[in-house]
Amino acid sequence: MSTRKKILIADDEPDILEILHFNLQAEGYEVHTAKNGLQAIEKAKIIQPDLIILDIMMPIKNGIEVCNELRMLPAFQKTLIIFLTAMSDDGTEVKGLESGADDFITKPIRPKVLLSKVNALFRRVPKESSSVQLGDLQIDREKYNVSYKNQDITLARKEFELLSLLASKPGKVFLRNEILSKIWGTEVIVGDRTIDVHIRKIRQKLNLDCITTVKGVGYKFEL
Amino acid sequence: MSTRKKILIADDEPDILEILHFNLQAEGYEVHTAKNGLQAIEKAKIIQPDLIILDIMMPIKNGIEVCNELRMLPAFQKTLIIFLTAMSDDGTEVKGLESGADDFITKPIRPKVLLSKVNALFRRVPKESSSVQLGDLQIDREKYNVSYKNQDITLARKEFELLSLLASKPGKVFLRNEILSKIWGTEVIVGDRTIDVHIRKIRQKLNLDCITTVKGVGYKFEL
DNA sequence: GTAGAATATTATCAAATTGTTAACGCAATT
DNA sequence: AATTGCGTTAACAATTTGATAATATTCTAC
Repeated sequence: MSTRKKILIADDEPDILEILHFNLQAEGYEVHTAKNGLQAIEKAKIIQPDLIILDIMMPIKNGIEVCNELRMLPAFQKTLIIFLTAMSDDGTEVKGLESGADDFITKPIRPKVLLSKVNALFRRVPKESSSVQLGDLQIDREKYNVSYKNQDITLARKEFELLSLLASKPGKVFLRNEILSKIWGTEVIVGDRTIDVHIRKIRQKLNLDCITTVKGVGYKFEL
Repeated sequence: MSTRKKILIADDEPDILEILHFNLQAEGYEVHTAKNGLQAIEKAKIIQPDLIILDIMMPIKNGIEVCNELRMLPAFQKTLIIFLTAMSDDGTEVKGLESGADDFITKPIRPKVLLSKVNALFRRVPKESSSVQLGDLQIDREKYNVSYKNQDITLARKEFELLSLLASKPGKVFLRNEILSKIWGTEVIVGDRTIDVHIRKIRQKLNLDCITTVKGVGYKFEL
């Protein structure tokens, strides 16, 4: 349901890059890397990571510069930033935190500590408004509503859940069994026709050809 | 506009307590202290601080125990917690972060670093303003009153809390469970009808169509 | 092209959910 | 002691929903 968190690591030492990459990836994050400050900024703009880990001492642009520059942009106002540094010098650390960093890790890096800090940071961040935009169709799980071309459409609960499920992976075919277990659970037993009826109601209300039947298999959401 | 943030510091060393107290107070925070784990828990319940700074090594109850115990309570789910420790031992640090701490500071404490971290943490937390303007409707959490088109409306406490909760995230659907745990707490058990009745009273008093029922899910505030 | 299977459609009904009103206990206030 | 207001619940009404049966239609394999 929730896309993986994206992390961008910027450090000029390949070893560190690799270690962090490995550990964070193993933890389930989508990891990207950059080997200097400039590249970090460029990649950040493309990837739009949830967290950026910046080495302070880097060629071309140092971590603090990168941080300051990114914080200027509205898109990075809320992005989490962690600094890495070899120095255990007060001044640098303070400067880093004041430039809008969320945490600070001193080298040598202990992977477990890093992971814990990363996890702790994400725990704090209010989770994204699970809203999905698909063309003119918008599905907002939090607000529990669906709108097409900014026109609200009222769906009953099961209808909403079903559409929400199908739309969570556009193009993917959901088997009838899959749908049953995800929406009705494994305990409840309902007939196959029930799904059809709900599908029909959704199609009717949306008045939009976006749910395709895959005969003998299931349904998928498209366009 | 914004009440001062409350910080509770727990440490058994009076010197540290004093230094932190002085520094944080100078920074504009309302500081409280406790000299052991048990006292920390008691004071925390009364004061409801925004941030708790816990020494790990404390008599009676250590910092991690305190943290775990507080995190059990719904009121402290979101409270920020920072650990202090003399050890630079990986294991402890990880255990601390995993028990739900938000940061970690190793002794000897460098006041500037501490202040920066504290400020950084608060910067992350979405500040809830005490007064909300929504169209012609105004909700003032501090004064505990609601007005529509500058006309005061008298709501009973539960009614106010309920409206205030719903209005805190306009559009978001609050599940009945969510409402129960946030307004009545997890201990108290009240029937489902109770929510309805309060909703009705609010609707009646506001005489404004702003609370939408999402059947089978909950309620949401809109417009 | 046709039989058989799978899905679509429609109407119906029971169950689940919420709305409404009145009444009760309790605490604070007069 | 009497009054008032609040929070809760009970009881019942009103509404919505979800499941099914029955029937029609479409698709697929042969």
